[in-house]
This record gives sequence, C-alpha cells and structure tokens, in this order.
Amino acid sequence: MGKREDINYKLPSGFDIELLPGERRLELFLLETISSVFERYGFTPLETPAVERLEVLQAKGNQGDNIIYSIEPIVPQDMGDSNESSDGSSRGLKFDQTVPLAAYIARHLNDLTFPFARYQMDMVFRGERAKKGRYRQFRQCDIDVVGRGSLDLLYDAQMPAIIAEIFESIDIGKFLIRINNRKVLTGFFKGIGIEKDKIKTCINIVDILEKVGASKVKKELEKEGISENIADEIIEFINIKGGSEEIFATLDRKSTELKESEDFLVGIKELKDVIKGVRSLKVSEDKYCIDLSIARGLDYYTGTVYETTLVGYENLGSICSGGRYEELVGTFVGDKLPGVGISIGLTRLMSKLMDANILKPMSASPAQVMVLNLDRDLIDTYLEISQNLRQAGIKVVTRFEKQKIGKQIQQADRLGIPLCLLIGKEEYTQNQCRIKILNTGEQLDISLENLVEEVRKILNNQS
RNA sequence: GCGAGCGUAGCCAAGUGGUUAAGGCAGUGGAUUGUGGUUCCACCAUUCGCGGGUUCGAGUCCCGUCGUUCGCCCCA
Repeated sequence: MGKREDINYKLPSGFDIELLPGERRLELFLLETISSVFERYGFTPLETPAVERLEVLQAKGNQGDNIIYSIEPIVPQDMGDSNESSDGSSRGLKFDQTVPLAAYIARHLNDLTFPFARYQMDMVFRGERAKKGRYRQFRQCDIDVVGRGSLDLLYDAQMPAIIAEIFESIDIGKFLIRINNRKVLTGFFKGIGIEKDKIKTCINIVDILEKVGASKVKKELEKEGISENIADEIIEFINIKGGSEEIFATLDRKSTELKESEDFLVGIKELKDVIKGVRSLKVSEDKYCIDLSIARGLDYYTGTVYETTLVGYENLGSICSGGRYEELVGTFVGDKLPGVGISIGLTRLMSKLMDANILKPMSASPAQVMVLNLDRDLIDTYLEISQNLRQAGIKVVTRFEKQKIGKQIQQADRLGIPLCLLIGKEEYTQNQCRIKILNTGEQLDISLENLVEEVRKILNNQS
C-alpha cells in the first residue's frame, strides 16, 4: 500500500479534529452565520496568539496546571545547552479566549474604546483526557464586552438575544437559554450560614447537579462538612422551578428569611434587570428561563451566568455558555474592568450534532459546474468556457485529464457538483454545449453564446 | 493523576490454541468504444500495535511496552 511503517501518522488523542471537505465547508458556513450575528450587534473581530505566558494563563481561577499545555522549543542536540536559558517552560497554550482577552486589553488599554466588544473564533487547547466530542484542541466562538469602571447590565441582557439569534439561524431545533446569577447563589449560601471559604466549593458542587443528580450533590455537600439540613435546603433552593415572575416571588420571600441577605438582594436585583432587558429585546419567552442550578465551573464568573441546551438533546450538554466577570481583566490592569461574555464550543457542537444527525455535512466541493474533458484537442475551448463562467461569478472546475466520461461524471457527483458541461467534437462543430443536471439526469443542448446565462438560470432554479 | 477495557487492511469487523486470517464499506479494473449515483464479475492483510515468553503449534495464553477508549476529576 506504499504505507510507511516507521512513522505513525495518526493524530494524537484529542487532536483528531480534522474534518473532511464537506464538514469543513459546514464549519465555515456556521462560522459565517455566527460571526454575522456577532457583527450585527457591533462586535469587532479579533485574534490573539495561541501562546501566552503561563503567569497570564494562571492569573485567575483554578484552571490549573492540569489543563494548560506548556510549550517549549526542542533543543537541537548539537546546540548543547545554549538554549537552556530560554524561558520556554514559562509559556503555555491558551485554554480559553477570555483570559487572553484580559491580557490583550491590558496590552492595548490606550488604543481601545470602551465598552470594548469583540468576537473571536480561535482554537484553544486543554490538556485534559479526551473523550468523544471532547478534544484537546478545539474552536471556540466567543464574544465579550468589557467596560471601563462599570458595565451596564443590559450587556448581560443582550447575550441571550445574540445566542437566540444564532441558534435560530443555524436551524438546529428548539433550545433553551438558562440564566442565573452567581450572587444569588453565593448570597444564598452566605445567608444560610455557610462559611466564606466553602462557598466556592459549594458552587462547584451545585454546578454538577444536572449530571449526577440530587443525591450525589447532597453527599458531596455533606463531605464538605455541611449538615444534612443545610444540604437539603440548598438542593431545594436550586431546584426551584417556574416562570420568571414565579421564581422572583419565591426569591423575594426567601430573602426575608435569610440572616444576612445583602448579596442575595443584589443578585436578585441584577437577575431581574437582566430578565427585563431580555424581554425588551424581544427574545421569545420559550427560549430562555431562570435556572437557579446553573453555576458554571469557572471561578472568574461573579454575576450573570448562562447555559444553553438543546431541547430533547439535553445529554449533549451545554452548547453555549458564559457569564459576567467583574475582576478578571482588572487582574492585569489596576482599573476595574468588568466584562460579560459567552462562548460556543463549535468543534464539540458540530461533532455532537453531526453524530446526532442534526447537522449534515455540505457537498465536498464548492464548485457548481464541472467542464468535462471529452477531447484533449478542445482543451482551449474548455478553458475559455470556464473563464467565462468564472467571470460571471460561477464556481467552475475544469477537467484537465481525459478519462472515461462516466468516471468524470461520477467524480462530479461525488464532489456534489450539480452541473456537468459536455463538449465533444459533435457539440463543438455545432457551436453547442450539452448541460447535464446531475440530480435529475436531465440534459439539454445550449448554444455557446447563451451558455453563461443558461447555466446561471439553471443554478438559480436549483437553489 | 487513579481505576477498567481494547489494539486484526483506509474504515467497520468475524475469529476464544491447529492456519489457505470470514464478511461488509471504501478503492481499483472490467460487463464492446461519449454518460454517474442500481446490478454483476475480478483484484485488494506472506499477516493480526511492538518486543519477549509458554507450546509440536499463537491473532487466540503469559509478561513487558506503546497506543487508544471509557469512568473518576474538570469542562466546551
């Protein structure tokens, strides 16, 4: 098979994110759809390097060491230890877009206009155990808005509107954006007497409710030294269900029962403002809800948090999530620079949705027309026709190699090219061209003068 | 990092100590010379991740090694 046995060319675990042509075309289509929604809301495109200093990557939160890939050069042997002083080990690959954004803002503070709204659809890297649909390198589509000093809660409200618009336009069925506010959670924990240093742990435990179920959450909480009564109270709290007004009513009632409810009240107020904004942005009621069990694992979230699931496919997990972070950017700059953002894990989303047959790959080739090679002597005609079509904006593949006609048509079919142009001696002498429409098998003879026009007409009818 | 499983062609695989290593998909060639997605025929692994061992004999058992998958953890 001509295969080299000494080189293992398989991709390492977690990096098998290569797509076939039709899949890549689908990805590009999605990227285009997503970015056009982002831009409709005035977000500006941005890209940051794959590499940042470790101190930047580790600046906030507990992402820690087990997910960051460090990067260092391979020192050539004959260079001895001359590279030893390089600080290669102090760099790593970015594991999300938010932390690099914070650093970016710190670097360009004086060149940017605030609130700064940007989108980014780069690859990120996580050194975690790979799973089906969960990779070590993957593409995330992020938007964030960062304000200087303060950031209006309407930016938080805008996020669900953007999410809704995106998932409506890529047509993947019903989805639900679940909204919560971390201050509601932390305020509640504080109010029922949980010590400050345990609140973070509690948030992380609560976050896994959906995955592991209430009894496991309770067990975990008790492992942290939380009494059974309190654990029950927590579970009851995060399970509160209902419409927005209903939940607000419950929360208001709860706030009077709590010992210390300042944070809790702030959280409720924020959540109310956000929901009000979402409503004003005309996001339809069945697309979002308040869900007090949404906490998000990342440490840097401080206020609003979001998670989006596909209705009927909840097991796919969150397809878009994010939240507000008050302190993250400020870790690099002295100022207060609160931000809010969301992220779509596109690689994972595509992989899962294609497995579930919700998304289907596009045709392998963007070409709309294939000019067949029936006679090598007519190659100049083929080239000329191809150029004419291209000038009219039509995507054309010209066959240079003479092959059995059936093979050529078969190839066009496999590539998903809808039209074949056949010009042999016969057609040529009559100044004609035969157009074959592959999905119907229909053929028609057109004079060369009208060809461009005719092809365009057929293509229009097809789409 | 810990626990479990798996490793047979480009892909999916049967095979559980005897040997010519099923089958399917894909691929290549053909079924009379200018027509595809259907059908039919032929071809397509001196070899079972790698190394060692047990045995008259190993893809099949044992040890090691590498790779990979799943679970815990974490998350997109």
